[in-house]
Amino acid sequence: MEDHGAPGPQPQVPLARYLTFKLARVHARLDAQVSRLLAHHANLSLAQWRILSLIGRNPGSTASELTVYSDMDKGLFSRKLKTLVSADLVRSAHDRTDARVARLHLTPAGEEIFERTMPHMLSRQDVLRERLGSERYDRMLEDLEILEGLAEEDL
Amino acid sequence: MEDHGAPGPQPQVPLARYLTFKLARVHARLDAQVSRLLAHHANLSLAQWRILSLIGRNPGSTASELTVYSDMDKGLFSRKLKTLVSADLVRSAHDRTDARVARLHLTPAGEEIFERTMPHMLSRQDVLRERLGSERYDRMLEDLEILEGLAEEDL
DNA sequence: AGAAAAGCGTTGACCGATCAACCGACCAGC
DNA sequence: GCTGGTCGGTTGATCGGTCAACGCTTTTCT
Repeated sequence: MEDHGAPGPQPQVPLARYLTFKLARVHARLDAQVSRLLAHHANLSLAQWRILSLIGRNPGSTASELTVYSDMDKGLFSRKLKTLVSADLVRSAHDRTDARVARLHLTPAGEEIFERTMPHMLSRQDVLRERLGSERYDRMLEDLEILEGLAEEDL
Repeated sequence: MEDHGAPGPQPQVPLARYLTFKLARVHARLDAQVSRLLAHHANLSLAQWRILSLIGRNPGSTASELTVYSDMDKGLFSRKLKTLVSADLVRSAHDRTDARVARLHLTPAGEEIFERTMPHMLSRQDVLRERLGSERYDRMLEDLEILEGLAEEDL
């Protein structure tokens, strides 16, 4: 399967030995996987689902609270939120004491999707943890934590 | 700094405990880091640099060989390649025995940038490996390998 | 009170990435 | 030789993600 007679490129250090390359690749694969999952169980993109679940878990929060907490760009949040509101999954109500902020809640339809999809999403995490092994899983979280710190620097 | 009196959201399981979430976040940070690095030492995006370096390491290859090897989308490759050609960093020459394929080489200007940026890019990898610890680094590559396999499945 | 600064959310612009459609060129079968 | 299928590469459409600019509101400071 890997053996095509052609004189394909075989550089010194395979790309897959570079952590950043591998990480990007795995990220893309995991992203595709969860997108498939969501497309199967609901008609939501991952970004939409993340917002939906954030609101479901933290009803009454404001957009900026959720963007900070979830590390999502506020522009992206705003656009995706709009699609959820117009799909009648989320209700956005003006705060009565601060006209700038909007308090977010799920509609019944939003609740329904939230309740229905959440188990699958959590289950996926559980399966990944189980198949990877909880030691590896936790260790990897630590490693990623360190790596995140290193990523902040300028090298 | 974290203590704003507001009733901020604090769900049961912090998002950062989810491997996929953390992975996506770290990926984004690393991506920003390398983009900064490239912007500083050359005027290239990461996608452009990856193509440049692929050609530099494998002169005379075809686009499809490099896309397969590097797991890059051929559409993206085609577009980015075009920018490199028009910036006169890459030369694309028709193969004499197959009119479909183009053989890719760096121009002198491309070589110059390749030689100048490559050390910084490799050095970054080395620094990451060193700061993370080579055991962690290698272990993480293994973990990512496993995770990549799991990502192929439908859960 | 009035001006300045900061906060919230929307919008526009842009890049990266993926998927599908397509076109021209090659190749295999009849 | 013709036809159908495959391959290489380009292009369009769409989505995710980032950054900057803006408009409006609130807060802070004098």
